[in-house]
Amino acid sequence: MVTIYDIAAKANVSAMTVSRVINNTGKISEKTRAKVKRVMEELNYVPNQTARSLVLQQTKLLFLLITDIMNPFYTTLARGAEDAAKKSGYRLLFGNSDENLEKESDYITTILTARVDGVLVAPAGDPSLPHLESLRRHNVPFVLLDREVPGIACDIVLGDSKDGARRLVEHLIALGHRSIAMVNGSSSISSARLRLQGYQDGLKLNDLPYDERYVYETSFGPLNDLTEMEQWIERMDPLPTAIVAGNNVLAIEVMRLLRDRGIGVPEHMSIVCFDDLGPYSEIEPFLTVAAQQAYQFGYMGMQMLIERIQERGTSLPWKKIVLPADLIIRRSVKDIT
Amino acid sequence: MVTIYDIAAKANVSAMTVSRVINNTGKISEKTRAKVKRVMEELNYVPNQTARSLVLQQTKLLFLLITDIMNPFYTTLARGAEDAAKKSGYRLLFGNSDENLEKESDYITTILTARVDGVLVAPAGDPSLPHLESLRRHNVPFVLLDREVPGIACDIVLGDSKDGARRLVEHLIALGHRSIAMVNGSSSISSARLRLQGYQDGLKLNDLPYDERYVYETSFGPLNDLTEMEQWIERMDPLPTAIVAGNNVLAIEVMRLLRDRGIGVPEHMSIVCFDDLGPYSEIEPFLTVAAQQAYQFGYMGMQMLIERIQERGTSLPWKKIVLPADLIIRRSVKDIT
DNA sequence: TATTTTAAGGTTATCGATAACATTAATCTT
DNA sequence: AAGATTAATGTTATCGATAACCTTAAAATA
Repeated sequence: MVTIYDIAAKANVSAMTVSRVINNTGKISEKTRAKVKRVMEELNYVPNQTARSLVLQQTKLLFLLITDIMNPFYTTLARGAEDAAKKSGYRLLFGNSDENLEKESDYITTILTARVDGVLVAPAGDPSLPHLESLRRHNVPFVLLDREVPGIACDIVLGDSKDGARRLVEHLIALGHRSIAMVNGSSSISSARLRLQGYQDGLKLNDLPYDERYVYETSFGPLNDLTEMEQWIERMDPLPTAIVAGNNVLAIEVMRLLRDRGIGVPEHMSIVCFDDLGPYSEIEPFLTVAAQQAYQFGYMGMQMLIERIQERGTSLPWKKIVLPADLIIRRSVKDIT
Repeated sequence: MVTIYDIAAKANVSAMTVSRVINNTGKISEKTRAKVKRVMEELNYVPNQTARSLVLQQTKLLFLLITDIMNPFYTTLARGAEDAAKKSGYRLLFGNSDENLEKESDYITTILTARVDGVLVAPAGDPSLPHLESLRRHNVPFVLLDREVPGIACDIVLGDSKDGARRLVEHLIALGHRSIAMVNGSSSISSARLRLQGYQDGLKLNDLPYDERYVYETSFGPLNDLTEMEQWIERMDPLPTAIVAGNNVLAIEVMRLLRDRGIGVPEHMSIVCFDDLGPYSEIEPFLTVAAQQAYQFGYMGMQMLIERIQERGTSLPWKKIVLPADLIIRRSVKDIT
């Protein structure tokens, strides 16, 4: 590998002069600048970021930890984060925890050893607290995405989960539904709790009873075992006329399960959910959803993170951004008024 | 930040002893080992990968450069790559070129300065050649994914594009279609060229004429201007009864365009394409596709890359893996026999 | 007992870049 | 013209970890 010293030797200057040319610092005569640049081109010199990071004590690397790389909500979010990072000259590392605390823990280790300058985290849930405390202890700035974690104060970008869920429920009610069930992510995740509350609020505001047998709690993430969900569906007697899914992945899984058992959507069962499906929703505009502004989650979160990094030392108050969800009505709900 | 020296001082040993404890090398008495470990825990020590990389001349970082992070083909591929990387103790950086040579070039710079140990690249196309030459010149091992680039010899994982396209066409023909058009990615991309050939082969094998007015070439990537595609559709007179799309993104865009103009799919136009749609194909099993083994692309590519890195110096012959595509028949094609 | 061997640890140099300080020679000031 | 300033460049120390070599005391061997 060509180093700054190789350049220096060939150009008959000191390494420091080469460094100055590279970084455009100090005073360098036009002649030497040109000479050094020529030699750099000749030898195909590329600076060693590793060495730089060591002395500068910053890597210009940021990290985005998401919980499901197959979920269009997160890939769209990643796009936003990437764009914002690039704009400020940072590079971005991605990690994918699969809603799994152990994988998340591995990534936290990676983050700490790689000495990234900051992290954007969609935490797996409340038990992520020690991971965040670890980041805090090691002075790594971070911004939370989509989920709050009780016990830690920090910058955060949230969706208005309660309101979104309530609107989904009221949409169903407006179309005549009176028996509405819910599949949700783990109650150790703040957004799942709020979506449940929104669901309950929606029922209460319309004088409908809340029956916990009509609520099933599982994981937001890729599900490997659907037998429990199947049993839940069997247990509901009578079947509801509609189901609210806590996110897009759950909606897809429930729908598949229902169809496998001959229960058509939307003919025999209506389904709505949180989060849109990215480009797929264009090919068959099917699911009625409370779409979150995924790109904005990433973009604004990244902006907050970078601001936090740059204002290091000064103590800005923690910021909290709450983005509303848009109700997009398509055809997964049957009008039974 | 706590360093190895802080640990050494507090434990009354030398830095080297601490290093030995961390890496389990050399001979250390149980007593000192325990003492050092205790101090490391007390001070929350985390090794500095930056310093390590500098002296070891390796970062244990790999890079995956894809061309469209919103495309389920690539996110699935990324999952495979991630799993394989993790298995061998490597961390993975992602980049997203958006089928854009300039963005690709930026990522190549990032890759070189970050001194990653190896790269998995889905190149933007034939003009990516200088980028690959740059990697080669700097001795960065790489494996190509999905697309060949004339002029460079290297390890590569490909799909059987020609065969897949031919089978899509013959499927259409079997269902009575005689007038079949094609939207394709740029002819500067090897897989686009092969898909076009497969399309032509399919026609020829069935004694159907090839008419280049029925072929439209654009980009595989996110399209921002659809007017040209619109004009192409208008120009075709009479309209074909079916369209083969070079990939899933194109299929979605064409379908939207057709539907906007009142041409229903599959009632008035049949559509098939390369690459499946990930989870979405489960919610509305609609598009008939030649599904590529996306996960395997990533997994096997990563394995090849890691092998290449580990056998550095020895000169293994270049390997080429060709994965077949699976024809998945759904309901986007109308039977008109 | 004298000599090797080994276990357990320490010292020093190094990776590639940059910050801080030092050195020249030329230019400016009064 | 003598000292002060400045432009242009060089020297040395440093970031945190590890490789390669060195030291010492105890254990093993002849």
